[in-house]
Amino acid sequence: MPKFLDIQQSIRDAIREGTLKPNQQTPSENQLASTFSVSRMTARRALQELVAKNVLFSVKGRGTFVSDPRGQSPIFEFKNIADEIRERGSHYKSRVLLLTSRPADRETAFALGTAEGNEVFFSMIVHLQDGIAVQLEQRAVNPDFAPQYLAQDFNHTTPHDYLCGVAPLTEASHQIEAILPTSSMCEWLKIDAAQPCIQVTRQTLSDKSAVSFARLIYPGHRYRLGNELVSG
Amino acid sequence: MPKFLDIQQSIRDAIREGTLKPNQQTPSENQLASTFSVSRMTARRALQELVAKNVLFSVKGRGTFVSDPRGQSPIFEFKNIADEIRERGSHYKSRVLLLTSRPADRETAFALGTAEGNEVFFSMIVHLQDGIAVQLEQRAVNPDFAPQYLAQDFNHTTPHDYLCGVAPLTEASHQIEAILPTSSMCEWLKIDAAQPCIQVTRQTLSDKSAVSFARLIYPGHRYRLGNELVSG
DNA sequence: AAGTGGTCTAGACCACCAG
DNA sequence: TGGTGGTCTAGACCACTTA
Repeated sequence: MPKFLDIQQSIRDAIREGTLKPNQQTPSENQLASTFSVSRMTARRALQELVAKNVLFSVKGRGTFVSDPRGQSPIFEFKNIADEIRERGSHYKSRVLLLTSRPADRETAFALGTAEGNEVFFSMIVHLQDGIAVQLEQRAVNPDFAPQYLAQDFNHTTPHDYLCGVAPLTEASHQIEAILPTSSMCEWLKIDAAQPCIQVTRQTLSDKSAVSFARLIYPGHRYRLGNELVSG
Repeated sequence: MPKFLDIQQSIRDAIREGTLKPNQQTPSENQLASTFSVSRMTARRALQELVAKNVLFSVKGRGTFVSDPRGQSPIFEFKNIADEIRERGSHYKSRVLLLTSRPADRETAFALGTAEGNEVFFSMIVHLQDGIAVQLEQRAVNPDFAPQYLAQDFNHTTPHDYLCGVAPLTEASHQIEAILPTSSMCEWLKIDAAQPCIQVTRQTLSDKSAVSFARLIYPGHRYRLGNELVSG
């Protein structure tokens, strides 16, 4: 494992544990270089990537500091859908349509950083709000990070929750598109074929390693995504 | 000016001019290093930053290539769309369809915190990337915060930019839905009626006061949502 | 003056992929 | 086998800030 990831991890840990608080200065590049026994360029890279992700910010001549997390758009969820539905005062239920292991197709393999044809875990779950389907979740999971995935009871926990427990989520990338549902989707979501849907594709990473690849389908008129804040 | 910016600029120019086409390979790090008379590390940095911005992508052992720029709009970013398009090396243009004052309908009035029937400013603009419509922007503006709104030339600036100048953006809330375009939308965006679209509704606030209420319509294909991380 | 981040060099070794 | 990107080193000079 690259050295700059070690350094990043130690900084993330310090932030999580409160050793490094917002607006507090991080160790300087030279300090990190000597404590981790690496060159300054390597220590610098560790910091720079965190700056690029807005975890830290740096000021020339002063130092590098921890960003204030307020206003880091919690934009895209990361709460699990069950809690969201319950917070709105509705009744949550799920239906597990599929929970199995199968060979990765090309897209999945790419997203999970494995080879086409390798066995990966796969789940398909419909999430219901007051009995009405509001999300279809199709998810491929890297078995290396969650070997017990298939043994879970996803009527009592969500894949998202379970995965957060076994592999701390450090990063995610999303794609969003508008689609017309396939006939299977219509059946599972109980909608008609002319009803456009939002499809969110989410790749979650834990320290640069791909953990899971999810495709979330929301019937267009049944769900509204996100209320966010921006910092001034 | 730093050397790595020179190199980046030359690559962006090549993409804009078509010398470098999508999926085409860029010069290698060593080639750039020698043609620009810099070290490989510097050439590499120029490429790496463009990779981070998804302008390029690289494959180990093969090379670095130009990304396909189609619809890579980070929907929830607060940069203006013109800059985003230009950053991808594409040509930006806009068409102002409407710029007027009119009475607020009920939804607009509510979003702007005013009364139904009160005059508000309204603009409708199509944003084009390399001549292709990528966003239809319908926006209602609270005249109290931007009395000169109607006098702006939105071929040279964007409403978002102008409004940020007159009323600092402190907060925003979004809603996102999948819709089928109306016949007017089809005409303005030059798409067909079966092509689902993403509709983002954005309300922007400046110090608790509603400044503007925008409806952004993106033709369905594919939009990227920023790469976000969860501190942790 | 001492410390910081920003830029840059001229090497190096590795894993990967092509022909 | 030769080229590629990925990582890393041990230096260097600069502009900037703080004391």
